[in-house]
Amino acid sequence: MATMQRLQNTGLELFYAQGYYDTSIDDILKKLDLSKGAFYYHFDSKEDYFIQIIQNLLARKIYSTLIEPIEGHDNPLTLITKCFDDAMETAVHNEMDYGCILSNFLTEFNGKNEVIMRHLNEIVTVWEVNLVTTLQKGKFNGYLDRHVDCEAAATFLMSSYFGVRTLMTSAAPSAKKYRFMSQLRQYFKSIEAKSVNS
Amino acid sequence: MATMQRLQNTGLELFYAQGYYDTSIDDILKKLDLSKGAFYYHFDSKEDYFIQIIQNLLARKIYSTLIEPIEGHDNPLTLITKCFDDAMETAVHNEMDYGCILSNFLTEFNGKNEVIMRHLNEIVTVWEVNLVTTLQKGKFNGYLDRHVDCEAAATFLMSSYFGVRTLMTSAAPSAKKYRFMSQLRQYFKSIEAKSVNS
DNA sequence: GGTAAATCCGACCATGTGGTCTCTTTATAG
DNA sequence: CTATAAAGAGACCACATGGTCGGATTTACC
Repeated sequence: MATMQRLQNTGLELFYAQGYYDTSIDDILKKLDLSKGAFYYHFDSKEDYFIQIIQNLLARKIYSTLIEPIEGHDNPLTLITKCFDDAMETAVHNEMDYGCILSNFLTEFNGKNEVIMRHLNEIVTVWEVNLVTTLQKGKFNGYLDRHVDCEAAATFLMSSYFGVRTLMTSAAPSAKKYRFMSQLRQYFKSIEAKSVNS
Repeated sequence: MATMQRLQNTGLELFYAQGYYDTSIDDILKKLDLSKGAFYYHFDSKEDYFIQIIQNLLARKIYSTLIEPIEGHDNPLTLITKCFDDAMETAVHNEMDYGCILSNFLTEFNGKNEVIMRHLNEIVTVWEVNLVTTLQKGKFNGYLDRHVDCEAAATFLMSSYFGVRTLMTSAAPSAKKYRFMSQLRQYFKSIEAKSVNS
């Protein structure tokens, strides 16, 4: 694999596990057995490096795990349930889970680096727009109750997912997942379309 | 005010705003016009310093904003609604809001400092226990539906609160708050006791 | 007033950081 | 084979960090 790819992959891995500010370039280079020269040949600075990682790896990762799985014409509530379940199941089985990578970076850079924050917020916006659209389509197709505020539901869903991934890192991730999913279903039941054949 | 108190207060302030690892002791000392000698007279190390801040300030802060307000014999759903609303309203009006302080520190120290994580998780547990107890009491008093899983509801509530506070830091905190609260009420409506006088 | 303890000062140290620069190696093309 | 550019090595720099230490200053108490 090309050096540049290896640098980005290892960078994302370490930044996720240890945080951006607590991971030195030397850490990454040591792990890959590379030198400063190799790094600064491919990237202008640590910040430039991270921004490329965001665009090349993080954005795709979020897309493939949280956005693409909820696309389709089926019941959005079913799709979202399965999507969250899968994402959390992956986390449960990952002994090196440090929470939602996007949420973690949002927390770390908030108020510290506006440039990076803009790139991260862009990903958040894409997710939000897709969620809202999917929910609206679901409403149009008769899966959701007519009175549902789709923007509000999207915010609620994103919030709860970010939060539960943080909570899961503390203790008993499997139990946390189970409890979360049960209440997510409860919430979904309250916004789904009321049965017409009464 | 005593030097030790000033150090702790300013420390919490800066650690919250900039993060623990990105705030140097010199930053804090400069702001207070103190010297290294003063600092290391009162504290053994940066870590010891932070642990004392957790126990003396952070724990009380969480207690007074998230735990104490939901104590009482009224409808717990009403109390929690008001508690979250108040906490988020404070955040909205604070131009220097960086999300839920507890959630932020959990994210920052996860996988990096086990000692500090234990102290933080202790606070999380206290919050959780109080929430569960309050919900169970509410169920006993006929405010919640008999079938509600109180542990699950508590996890769901903590998750969503952590998450929305993270989301609020990105953009449009007021709108996020409004949307979140509307769906929280929706969720609460689905777990409240069904009307008896049918 | 004197003494001792509490409090604080600030120079200093070892270490680690992001980043630069010169030089060497390796591939590519004619 | 050779000229040329891409790719990488690693010594080096300026600076920041957590922490130490001997000394100065203030406070409390007899």
